[in-house]
Amino acid sequence: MYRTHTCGELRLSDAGQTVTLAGWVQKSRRMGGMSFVDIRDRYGVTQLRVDETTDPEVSAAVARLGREFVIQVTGVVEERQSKNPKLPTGEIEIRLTGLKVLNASQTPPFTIEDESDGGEDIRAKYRYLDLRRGPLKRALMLRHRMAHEVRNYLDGKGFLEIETPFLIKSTPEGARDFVVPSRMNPGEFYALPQSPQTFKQLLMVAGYDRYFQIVRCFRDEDLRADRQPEFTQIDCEMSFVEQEDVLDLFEGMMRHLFREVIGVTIAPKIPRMSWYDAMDNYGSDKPDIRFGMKIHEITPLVQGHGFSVFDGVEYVGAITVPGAAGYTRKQTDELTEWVKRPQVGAKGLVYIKLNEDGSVKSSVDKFYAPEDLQRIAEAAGAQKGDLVLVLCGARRKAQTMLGVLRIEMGNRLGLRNPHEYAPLWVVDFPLLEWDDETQRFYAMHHPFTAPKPEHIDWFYSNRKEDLERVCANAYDFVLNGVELGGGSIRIHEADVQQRMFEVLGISKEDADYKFGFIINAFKFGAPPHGGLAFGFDRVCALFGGQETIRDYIAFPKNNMGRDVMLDAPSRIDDIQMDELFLKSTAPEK
RNA sequence: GGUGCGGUAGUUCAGCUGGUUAGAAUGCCGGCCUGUCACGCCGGAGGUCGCGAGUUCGAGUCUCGUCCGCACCGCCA
Repeated sequence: MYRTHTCGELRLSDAGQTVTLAGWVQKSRRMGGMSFVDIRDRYGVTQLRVDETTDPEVSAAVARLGREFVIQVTGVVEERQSKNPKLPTGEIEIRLTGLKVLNASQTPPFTIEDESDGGEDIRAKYRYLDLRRGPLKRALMLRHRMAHEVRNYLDGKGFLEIETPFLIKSTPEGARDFVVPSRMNPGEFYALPQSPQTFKQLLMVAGYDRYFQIVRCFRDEDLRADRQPEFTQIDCEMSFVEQEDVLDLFEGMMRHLFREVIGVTIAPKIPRMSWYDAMDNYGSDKPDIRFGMKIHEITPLVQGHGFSVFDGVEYVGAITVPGAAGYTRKQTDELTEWVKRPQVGAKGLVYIKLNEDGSVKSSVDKFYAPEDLQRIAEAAGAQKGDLVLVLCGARRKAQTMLGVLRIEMGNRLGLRNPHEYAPLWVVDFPLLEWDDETQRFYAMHHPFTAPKPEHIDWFYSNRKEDLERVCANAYDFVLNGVELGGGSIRIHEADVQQRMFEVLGISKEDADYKFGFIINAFKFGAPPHGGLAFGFDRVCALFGGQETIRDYIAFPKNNMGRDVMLDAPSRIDDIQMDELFLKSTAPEK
């Protein structure tokens, strides 16, 4: 037996016991004839003590230990003379009587501590060492807890966890597919799933009316702090449900997760907001509703005063920054530069200051009388002491820019407390999105999303304006300005699905080639169904108070989609190439 | 595809308008230290300044290219 206890469990009540522990050397401290060693495993840290005068051999062995040596120690649990309140085991120490080195270790390239001295690069290369650190350990433990509670909750609601294949068919609508060559079918390729979307719908056709899966998904797109090429979804689908049924059930799941995983109680009813309201009031389809500062349209108030920038534009909108009327010229100039950055893309910024003394000062005083400015500012919800920021442009574009500015001002004013949780359902998405460049409609969610029944006539119309106003029973779960999940009621009738492909400009032949299996399935008694999927990594990160998902994935990829520990992707040898009937095109490395 | 920031000791960083021997902290090695837990004290070793060109009497520093990392835009049905 390697150990009688872990390094995190011994307490004062265990004093007097002889125990054996195994773990890694965190650190050793020599005080003349007496030495201390901290031994660590995933459960915690325990202090070991040895005295040269009473145990000279063990003391000599301790002196030869280096950081991260794997050791097995035996000794007696004793109360410490000077306790360490920072450690759960801080009231005791082990007086060593025996020590065995199970394995030596090189000095690690960075310190294995909560506040490591290592940069991201070196820690990624030695990920197995980074994973020994507390923050990563806690992140993975939170992830485990989350997965466990997801299963608990959904199992309790009668859901079945069913696995779906990873080697599937490429259907390049939307994200780029990762592709896998087939040796036995020369020249042909599998694709890795972007999500199990079609499979879960087929499971509904098969009658498994409550399905879920915590499943890996793959998208060959550029990465971000919150985007990995392989990521995990909580993927769910239900039959014989309407939108409300789905929202209720998964609102319950999120409430359960909040309570069980991080002990947070969220509002008894998660608010709903239509996509149109989200765009008009927050300039985003994933609004952060922890703070106000809503967008107000002021187009009619500002036009017709000879200010050509506003007169020649579709939309003028404003947000009110509370208590910021005292901003200096330097500060407003800086904000103007900020919105002109390519990431925001505004041409300029107009401001109105409602000073405490009742006076009004703006960057467009030339064109507007003080009463006009007063009226405009009030329409934007401003009071004395507030600063009104105005942007203009095409309607949605200007709203989006105001939305970005709103988030920035929220950050600057400290209104985005990471320990406050404001969940939200965004509902009533448009079904379709027109793309000017390719002159065709794209599915805003995906091509299996059903149009709202009351909009079905528009859906069958051939007029662009009609199709643009078709709404879907689609919904996103948004938390603190982050999209954590989304889903929809699906199409379950073959002819509606055919019509969808037609609207999307996918020919009947193409649709049959790519999606024939699901169109066929719908001919054999497909029940009404719908579902949703949550970004599991993002849920974990947000619950852990982080913006980057990387720490919540044991072995993540870097910015370029590389695993720097494995150095993957890599070339394969010629034999493998030949078997796959591929020619090497990669440059020599 | 694009923008920004970064790359100097094992590690994290400093290094001014170009200037003679490139520093600090930490880690590492040696010594001292019997209640430390960010231990302390003394000493020591440790550098292809990412790589390649260029400008210059002289480049860690300036210019161009390139590679790598991070963040963001595009992209992510």
